[in-house]
Amino acid sequence: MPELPEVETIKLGLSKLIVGLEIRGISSDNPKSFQSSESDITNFIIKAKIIDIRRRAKALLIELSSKYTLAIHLKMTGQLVYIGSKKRYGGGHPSDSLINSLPDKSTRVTITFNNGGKLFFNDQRKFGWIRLIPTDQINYINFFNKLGPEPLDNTFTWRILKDRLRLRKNSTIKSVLLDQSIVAGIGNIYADESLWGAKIHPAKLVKYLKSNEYINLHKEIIYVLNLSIEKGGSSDKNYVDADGKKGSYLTFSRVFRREGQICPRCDHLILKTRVASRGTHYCPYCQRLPRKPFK
DNA sequence: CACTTGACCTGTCCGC
DNA sequence: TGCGGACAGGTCAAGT
Repeated sequence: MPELPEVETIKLGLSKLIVGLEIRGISSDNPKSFQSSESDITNFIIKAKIIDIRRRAKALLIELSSKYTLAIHLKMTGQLVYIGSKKRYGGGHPSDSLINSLPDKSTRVTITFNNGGKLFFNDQRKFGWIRLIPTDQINYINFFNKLGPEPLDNTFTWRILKDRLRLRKNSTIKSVLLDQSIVAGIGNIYADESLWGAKIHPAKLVKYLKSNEYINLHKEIIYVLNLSIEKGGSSDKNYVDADGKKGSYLTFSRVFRREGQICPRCDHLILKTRVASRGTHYCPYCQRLPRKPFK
């Protein structure tokens, strides 16, 4: 679900809303969403202040003054929505209905703050999780210890992208872009979008990529991720930001969810197929395979 | 070891 | 309307 731009958007929103607040309580109705011992909650969560909000790959990190961090992964349908103590009224805001209806049956975890505000972790499919981790150990635990580089770091060059991708040179470029240990943060939407931008067929094997294709793909990944952050991310169905608002990137997408529509570059029809067991959108004319697929 | 597929869940949409 | 199946933005374990 939420990919890098969506988690980054939530990070930016929550930074303005909850940094500096003190946690008063945390509750969960589903152990897979969040589970912790009473003593850990008492010692490291209650009365801890939020001192920073960060992002690593598609995970959000809420750093506490207790030297612990709440690490959150939204997976496919997770939402993190903050609601202040003052009720909205008057209507007209696109997210009013959501905000006034929380908590609802998808609410898995609720965190309450000293100002009366609440942070709701909603997750229809229950794939997401919140874990309490000592801040200095985050990089050593499962999930975080395998992640590849952040594509929006200024140290992320096209040569690094090439070296990372070539660790899986017999795989299709799309499946490798989705592999979080190769490059962190890219998911199904931005894989399709950046491959279209770089004119690379999603099923092309990494070993057939040319240098200029790495250069173009590198440029497109950064362009697409930044554009989406600017648009507040992509809202297909579930995603909303920390204020409960949807993102608008999908109104700008070139291929994602645009099967049957005209390619904005060449006037051919966009197709949808399966690559790496994922729905995959591309233009068959300007994203061609280097040779006929055999078998 | 490299790579692919199923499982984890709930909800929605589409064809019959 | 109802029912079955496919599908949905992610990741991991287990399979080939």
